[in-house]
Amino acid sequence: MSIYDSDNYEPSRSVAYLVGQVRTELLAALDRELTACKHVVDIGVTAAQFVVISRLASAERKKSASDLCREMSYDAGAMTRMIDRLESKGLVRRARCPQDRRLVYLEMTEQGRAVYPRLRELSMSIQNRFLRGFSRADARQLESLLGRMLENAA
Amino acid sequence: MSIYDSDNYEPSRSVAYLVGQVRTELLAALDRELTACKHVVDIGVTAAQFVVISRLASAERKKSASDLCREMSYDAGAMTRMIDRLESKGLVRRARCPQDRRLVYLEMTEQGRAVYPRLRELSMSIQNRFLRGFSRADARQLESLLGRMLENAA
DNA sequence: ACTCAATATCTGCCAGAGCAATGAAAGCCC
DNA sequence: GGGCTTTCATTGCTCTGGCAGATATTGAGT
Repeated sequence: MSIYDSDNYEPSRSVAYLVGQVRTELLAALDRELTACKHVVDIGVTAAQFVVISRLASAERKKSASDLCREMSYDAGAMTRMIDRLESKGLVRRARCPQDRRLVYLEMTEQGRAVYPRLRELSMSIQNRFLRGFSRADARQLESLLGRMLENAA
Repeated sequence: MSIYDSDNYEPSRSVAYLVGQVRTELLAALDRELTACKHVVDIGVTAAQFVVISRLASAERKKSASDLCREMSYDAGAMTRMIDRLESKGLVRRARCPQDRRLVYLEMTEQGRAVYPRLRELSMSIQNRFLRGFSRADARQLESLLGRMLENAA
């Protein structure tokens, strides 16, 4: 049973379009907050950079660049340049693995660890704002539906 | 009542992260299909370009560049360059408005009109694939929840 | 007519992402 | 050890998107 058919399908009202819009608004809101927050503005972390940082911060073990790429299905080339930016901002360090010299382990710097909790709070409060009026059941339902879409992607 | 709080919030499992992933997978799937489709590959339309084209194709009246930007909350600078690419591919035409010479009306070319139905079918079938196993109620629920998030953004 | 504000487009700059090709390193098989 | 494949990271190319600044045009007020 298909959800959309040729007669009723309107691209600009589809789930895909909505997902894109929500993502854009979330990123924009996060970037606005990040530049507004005086304690962080001098570092200049962006929303995309926060995603990578949060992955590193909440990791149990050391992660290599390719680990991160796999987890996030993120392009390796994009990752290299992302790390360049994070490293130049002093938030992350590259550490070549001696056992396997192909690998680049990523470590958070002191500065990175110091700034992360604030970033986490910020992103949390933004999501709570976007979920205003949602019951917990609504939120879980949304997470579940999105999760099912992701499974269908693979 | 907040959905997330400091104790249970894990950025990489949040609604925002899921939305980002779903969007990425949808775009990747569409781009894969677009390059695979032999009838379209010589034109080389991308997913982002399709979004603009579909807006134009299903428009009732003439639309200017800024109309499109407002509808989609899309950056004006990005739009200029997007139109450059669409125009160079012969899918869209710029037509300066004589009454208000600031405006650039956008018109689809014959080629653009010819290729659009196929693009629409493609994007529809991809979404149906991502929504496999969804009841219509599920799909409407998802649209509704995403719509509520968008309202909270504004 | 003149000034001023608002609007639309365009341009330059930067961050971001995917893809393809390269090079370095490791693992494997003979 | 010598090939062969695989895995990683990097780089170049392109498309994408936000922001700020520049320019052109319009319209409103005086």
